[in-house]
Amino acid sequence: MPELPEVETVRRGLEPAMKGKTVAHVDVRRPDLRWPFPTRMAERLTGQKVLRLRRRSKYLLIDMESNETLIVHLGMSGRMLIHWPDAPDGHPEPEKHDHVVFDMEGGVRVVFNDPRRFGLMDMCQTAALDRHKLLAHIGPEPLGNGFDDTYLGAALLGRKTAIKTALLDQKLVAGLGNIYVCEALWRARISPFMRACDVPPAKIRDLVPVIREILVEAIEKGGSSLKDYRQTDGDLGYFQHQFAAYGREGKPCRAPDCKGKIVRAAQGGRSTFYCHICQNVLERDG
DNA sequence: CGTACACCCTGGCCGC
DNA sequence: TGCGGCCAGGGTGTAC
Repeated sequence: MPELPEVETVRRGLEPAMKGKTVAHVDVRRPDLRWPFPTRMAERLTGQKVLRLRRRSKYLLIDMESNETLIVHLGMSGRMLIHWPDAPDGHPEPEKHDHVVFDMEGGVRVVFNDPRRFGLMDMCQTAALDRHKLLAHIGPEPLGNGFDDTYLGAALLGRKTAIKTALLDQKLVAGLGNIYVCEALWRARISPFMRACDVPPAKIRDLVPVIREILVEAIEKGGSSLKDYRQTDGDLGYFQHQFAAYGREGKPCRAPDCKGKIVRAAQGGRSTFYCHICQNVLERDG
C-alpha cells in the first residue's frame, strides 16, 4: 500500500507529466472520497501552472502558481495513472474508479483512481500548509535531519505501547506503514511486541539507519520501475519488492543461518510479521 | 495525554 | 457457480 516510498515514487513519476505545465481541464467524477472534494477544486486548478511536486509523509503536495497547494493522499488503493498524448488510440474512457481526471496543457492526462476511496484531496494556501490540519501534527521525515537516535529515544521514552504500534504513529515519525515497520523491526532484530519504552538504546541506534536504508532501497526499486509508468495498469510495483518479513507467513526467515519461520500475529487490529528467533519473540510480549 | 478500538470502502480470496 | 464472510489498512473519531 502506498507508504512513503510509494508516494515518493508517484511524485517522481508525475513530475515529467505535470511540473511546469498548466492544468487545462479537471473532471471531478464523484463528489467525495473519504471527505468531500475541496470547494470549486476544478475551477481553482484550471488554468494554473504546476510549480512543483513535493511530498510530506504519505501526502503528495502539488504547488500551483496561484499560491495554492493541492494535497493528495492515496489512502489504501489510490493511484495516479499517466496517459501520454502519443498513445495510438488516444486516452481511454474513464473507468469505474477514476475519480478525478487532470488534463494538462500539451495533452498529458493524469487520472486519480482509487477503488477503496480511502484517499483524499484538499486545497490550501501554500504558505499555510504547515498549519493544515492533516500536516500540522506529523512527525519528522525519516530521511531528514530531524530523525536521529536522540530524537527517537526521546520520542519512545515513557511510551508503553508496543514498538510496532509506536512506529506506525505518524506523530512520532512520518510515512511509515505496516509493511516498512515490519521490515525495519525484522532488520533491526527487535520484537514488535516489546514496549516502546523498553527498547534498549543500542537497538534504537540500530533502528534509525535501518529505517533509512529500507526506505531508500524501496524508493530505488520503485524508481527502477518508473520506465513502466506509461503502462495503463499503473502498477508501481507496490508488492514487487523483496520483503523479508511482510506477507511471508510460514516462509523461512531470510537471515543468514536462521532456521526460523516468519510468523503472523494480530497487533492492534492488523497483521504483524516477524521471525520469532531473530527478533527474540518468546511469547507475545517480546 | 496515552491508549484502544470501531469505522470508512471495495475487491480478492477462501470455504461451503 | 454463487454467495457469505473475512481480510487488506491509513487516518479519524470516540471512549476510557
